[in-house]
Amino acid sequence: METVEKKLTIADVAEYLGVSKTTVSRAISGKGRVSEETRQRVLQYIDRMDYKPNVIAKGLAQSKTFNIAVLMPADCDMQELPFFQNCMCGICEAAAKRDYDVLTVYTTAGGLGGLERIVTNQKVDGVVLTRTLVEDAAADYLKNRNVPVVAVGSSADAELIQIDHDHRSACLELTMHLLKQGIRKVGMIGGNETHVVTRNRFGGFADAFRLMNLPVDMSLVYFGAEKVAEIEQAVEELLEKKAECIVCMDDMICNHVIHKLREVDVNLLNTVKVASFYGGVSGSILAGRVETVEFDAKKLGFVTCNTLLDVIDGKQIAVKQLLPYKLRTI
Amino acid sequence: METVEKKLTIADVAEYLGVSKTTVSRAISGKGRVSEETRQRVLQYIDRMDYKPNVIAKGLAQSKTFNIAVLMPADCDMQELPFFQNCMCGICEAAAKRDYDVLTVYTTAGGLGGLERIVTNQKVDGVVLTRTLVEDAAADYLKNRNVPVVAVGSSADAELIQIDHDHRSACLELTMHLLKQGIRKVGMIGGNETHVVTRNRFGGFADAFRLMNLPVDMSLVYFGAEKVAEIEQAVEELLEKKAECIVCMDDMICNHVIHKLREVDVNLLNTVKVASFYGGVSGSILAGRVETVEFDAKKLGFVTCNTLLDVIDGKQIAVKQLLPYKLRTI
DNA sequence: CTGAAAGCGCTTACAG
DNA sequence: CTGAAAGCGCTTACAG
Repeated sequence: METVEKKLTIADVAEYLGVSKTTVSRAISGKGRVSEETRQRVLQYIDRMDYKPNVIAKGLAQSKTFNIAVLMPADCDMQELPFFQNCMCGICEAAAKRDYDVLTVYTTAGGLGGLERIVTNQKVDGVVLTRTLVEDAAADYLKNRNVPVVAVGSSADAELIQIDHDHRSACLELTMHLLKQGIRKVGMIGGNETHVVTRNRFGGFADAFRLMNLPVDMSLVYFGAEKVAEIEQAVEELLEKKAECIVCMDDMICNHVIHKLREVDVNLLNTVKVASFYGGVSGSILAGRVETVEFDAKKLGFVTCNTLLDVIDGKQIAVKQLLPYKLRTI
Repeated sequence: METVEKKLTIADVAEYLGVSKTTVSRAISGKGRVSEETRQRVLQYIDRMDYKPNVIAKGLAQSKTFNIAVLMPADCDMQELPFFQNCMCGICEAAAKRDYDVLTVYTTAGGLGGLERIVTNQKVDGVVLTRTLVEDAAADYLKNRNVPVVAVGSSADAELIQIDHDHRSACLELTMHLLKQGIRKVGMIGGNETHVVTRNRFGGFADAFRLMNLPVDMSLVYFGAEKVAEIEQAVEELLEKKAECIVCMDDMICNHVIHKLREVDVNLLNTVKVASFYGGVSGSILAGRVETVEFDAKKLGFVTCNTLLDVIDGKQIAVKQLLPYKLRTI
C-alpha cells in the first residue's frame, strides 16, 4: 500500500536537470558562481520535489555535525528546574533557526557525565554550559579539547565566554527605585551566599545605598534562606524589625514571602512592599503590587546558543555579555 | 603551545599496522572474520592510541544517525516538569549505553514544532513521544513517514508502541490494601478526568471495591482538582463526610492534602489515612504514614528508550508494555 | 582470514 | 559559469 519512496539525492537532482552535482550543490549553498538561470532551475526543481539535502553527509564533507550539546544538571532541584527548562527551550529555538540540533547531556556537579562520549564520538560542534561551577571539570575538559563553549550565567573563569542578565545593575536599579520612594528600612532575603548570582544581586543592593549616601542595615539582610521555614522565619523577624519592604532574590522566596505575609494579615501587602527577581514561573500566585525585575531564561538560552554558533562560525565574540532586564510591577 | 592534534582515522590505524581498513573495521565492529591475532593487535593499538571511530561517518555508511529525538511539551506546567525531566534523564541514560544520542524537540499540543525539520533533515533514527494526545499530529506525521516511534504513557492508538506503568493494577492493589484494613469510607481526589491515566487509576479504584463486593461511594470521589483551592475544598468536604482515608492521584494533590490536614489539626494524619501515587518529587514535605504507590519516571524513560532502540534494530516488540510498581509507606 | 574497490551523500579545490 | 575528480571516514559485498 504505502510505498517507502527512497530519498532523493543530489545526484538524482543533477541527473534530472542534466547538470553536475557540483552545480546543484552550489546553487543550493549559494557558494561559488552559478548562472542565475541555472540556479533558478535547480531551486525550483528541488522545491517542487521537496528535496532536502542530507545534513549528515554535508556535515561529513565539511567536518561538521550541525549539533551542539547542552549540559544539563542531573541533580538540580525542583525550584531550579523551570529555569533550565526555559533556557533549554530558548537554546533549541535558536539552534533550529540556524539548522542546528541540540543534544542533551546530563552531568552531576563536578563530573563529566556523558560529555566525554559525545566529544570523543565527535557528535557536536560546540557545547553550552547551563551551570557554571567554581571547579568546573566539564569546562576544563572542553577547553583542553579545544571545543567551543559558551556558558549561561556568570563564571569566574575569565577565558570562558559567558552570557548573563545584568543582575547587579538590575538590583541596583530596583533598590534605587525603592529608596527614591523614601523607603529606608529595606529587608532582603537571599539564597546561597556563595553563588555568584547572589553576590551580584547583593552588590547592586549595596551600590544603591552607597549612591544615595545611606548605610545598609545588615541586620535586615538574610542569606541562605533555602527552606520554607527559614524564609518564614526571616519574614517574621523582618516584620518585628519594622521593615517597610522585602527584596526577594528569586521566585521561590518571593512566593513564600507573599504567602507568609498574607497568612499574618491578608492586607499586609498594602503596607509592606515586596520586590523580587522574577523569572515568571508562578505568576498566578503573585497578585499584589510587587515590584519586580523580570528575567527571561528562554531569551538567555536563545542568546547563548546564538553566541555559541557564532563562535563555531569563527566570529570574534566578547567574553562577557550582559542582557538587559526590565522593572515591572505585577 | 597547545598542538591541535588531528583525529586518528581508520586509515591511519590500518597503515600503521600494515593491514587494510577493511580489517580494522572488522576487528572493531566484530562483524566478519578476522584472525584472533590480528584482532588483538588492532584492539590493542586503538586502545593505546585512544582511537575512536567517527560515528557520523559510520552512520553515513550505514544510513543511520545514532540519534533519537525526544518530543518534549513546550507548554507543560511546573507540576508536570519533574516527570518529563526524570523521564528524559532515563532516556538519555539508556541511549548513551547503546551509543545513541538524544535530540530534544519542543512541541506544543497538536503541533509538529521542530519535528518536521529533524525528520526531513534525516537527523534521527526514531522518536520517543513523552506525551500522547487523542489527536496526535506528531504521532500521525511520524507514522506516515515510517519513522520508528515509541510513546511514554498510554495512548488509545492501538498501533502505537507504548510503555506505561500499570496504573490500574496499582490503584487496585493500593485500594485493596486499604479495604482489607477495614477502611470503608475511602475518598479520592484526582485531576483531569479526561486524562487516560486518571481514568485508569479510577478504574483500579473501582475494581477493588467490586472485588470486595462493596459499593463505591461516588460522593467521596473528586475529579478535576487542579488548583490548590479546589483540593483544599475537597479535603474539607471529605472531612465533613467523615472519610477515613483520602487517595490522591498525584504528588501535587498529595502535598496539598497533607498540608491541609495538618493545617486543620497537626495530629489529623494519625486518624485520617492518606494514600497516594507518588513520583518521589517532594519527599521532604511528606513525613507521615502515607501509603503510596511509587512510580519511577526515570525508569519509564529508560525502558521506553531501550524499546525504541529495539524497534530501530528491527526487533519484534509488544505494542503495549506495563511496568511494575511498588507499594510503600513513607 | 584478508583486501581492493565501490558506496553512503555531500563539498570543494582545480582546471577549463 | 561549469564539471570531473578527490575527499570527508566509515562499511560491506565481492573476490581471492
